[in-house]
Amino acid sequence: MMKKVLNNTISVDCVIFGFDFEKLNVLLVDRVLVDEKTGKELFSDLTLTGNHIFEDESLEDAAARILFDLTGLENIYLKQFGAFGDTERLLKPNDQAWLRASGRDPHSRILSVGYYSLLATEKVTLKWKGRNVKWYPVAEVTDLAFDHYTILQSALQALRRELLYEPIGFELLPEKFTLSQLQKLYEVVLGVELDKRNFRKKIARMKYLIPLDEKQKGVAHKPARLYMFSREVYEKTRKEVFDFNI
Amino acid sequence: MMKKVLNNTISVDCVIFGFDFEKLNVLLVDRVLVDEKTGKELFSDLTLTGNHIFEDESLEDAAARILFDLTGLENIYLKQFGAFGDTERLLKPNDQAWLRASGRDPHSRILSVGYYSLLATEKVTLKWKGRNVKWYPVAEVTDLAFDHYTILQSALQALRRELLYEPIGFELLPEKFTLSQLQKLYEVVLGVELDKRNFRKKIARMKYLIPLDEKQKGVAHKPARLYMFSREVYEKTRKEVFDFNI
DNA sequence: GCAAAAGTGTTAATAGTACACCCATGT
DNA sequence: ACATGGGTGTACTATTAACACTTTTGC
Repeated sequence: MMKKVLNNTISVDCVIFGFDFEKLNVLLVDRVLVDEKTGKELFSDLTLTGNHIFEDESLEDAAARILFDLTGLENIYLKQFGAFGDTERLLKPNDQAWLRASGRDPHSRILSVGYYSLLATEKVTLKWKGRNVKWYPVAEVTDLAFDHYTILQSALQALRRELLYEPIGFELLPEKFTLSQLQKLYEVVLGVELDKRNFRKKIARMKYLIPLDEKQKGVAHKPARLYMFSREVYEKTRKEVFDFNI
Repeated sequence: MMKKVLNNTISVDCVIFGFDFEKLNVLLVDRVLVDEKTGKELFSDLTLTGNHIFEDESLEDAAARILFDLTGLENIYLKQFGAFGDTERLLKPNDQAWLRASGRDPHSRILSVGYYSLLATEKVTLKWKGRNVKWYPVAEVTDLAFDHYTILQSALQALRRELLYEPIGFELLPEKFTLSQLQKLYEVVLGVELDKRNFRKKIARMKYLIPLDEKQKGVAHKPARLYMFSREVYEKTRKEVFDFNI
């Protein structure tokens, strides 16, 4: 087997979104820099999950690898949403100290390609590899290392837009879900309130949202019917041309 | 003044779209490789316009620079639409020969960030710099050097989507334009036919499309009224939340 | 006067919006 | 029995889709 060589100017950052039926979360890594000599903690902050690419690896493969390393999941929805290469993106003092401490040239220019991925938080059990990785509510994230806050906002914007026009919400839900869960997802991600009856009227038009003969269990209220999304039906019934807004 | 240093692993490719009231065009460069010794032409093909970035230059600045070098135009609409880093993107025989002939390592990995830009072809006078740059109808482009055909298709897809949901069509037209020109633009880029009356009814709802007291001149038919797009009115009147399609 | 594109209105079907009450379950 | 979220219908308005003829100009 050939030795894997990391490309040192190209990296991939993954914005891993998770939905827990209440809010949108993002997987972040707690980065702690400890002084070599004194053993004291110099700072601690949060970063997106990312890594340099291997020389023989495509960008998408790198993103899938990062995702797999953190979650153990494969075949997860992944979407490239931008490339980030500002000249000052690694120049904040903490980041410079971090690069130096990990033996990298703090003046090197690194371009990062952003991918976001979507999954139901319940799919993931977090207990990984010394690296302290946790879900954080997107709404509560205020700043991140490097330019990762910018990247996160850019991912959010791309996700919102995608959600408005493509059937990707299901990627954030388990296979079987209730209409209220789906509605909540739209409300949380888009930041709007939707009318229950109008939402369901809209759903009723979509042949690819299939009602199952199955109900929620163990809830302290009338159990909701479960639905699933059929990509096959969707592909077959999607209209060829769309309306446009000038 | 500091000497400019090119980054040799990151490049920017510009997909420069132009509209001539009839079809969508793209600026391409005729690449000719001549045998050093014999002076014979080894091959000739087409590439997108692109270049490596300077070390002290942002991606967007690099794209704007490429655009300026080719067209002499500034403040042109520019949109990043993707990063292209497949491991085999430079491995076609012509491309390998080209890299070797221009003294570059044919095995090096280069990541290219794609930007597309929009302008009315009439804005540009082409007569440039030894490099043979010309407009080609997008519909007639069948293949390009490197992975540029893939990049072009990806740009087209991004443009179509943007055109469906944002008011960017005006970037492809002169400041003053007729409704038929605008309609043709939508038809050509989206590949659809639109009904004239319904199109105009829709236009009438958009306050930011401003009818001028001015008409076309020198046309052999009833001259059309000219319109312009007001970004200020658009920004003020755009609705906060949108409808969504699941 | 003729060719060429501009400009204009009605009807029917579909989709969007606003809004309030009863139902099934667990505790 | 009560708290909790599930589930349903109607009236009004706005938007879409289909469709054909007259007007103004240059030649």
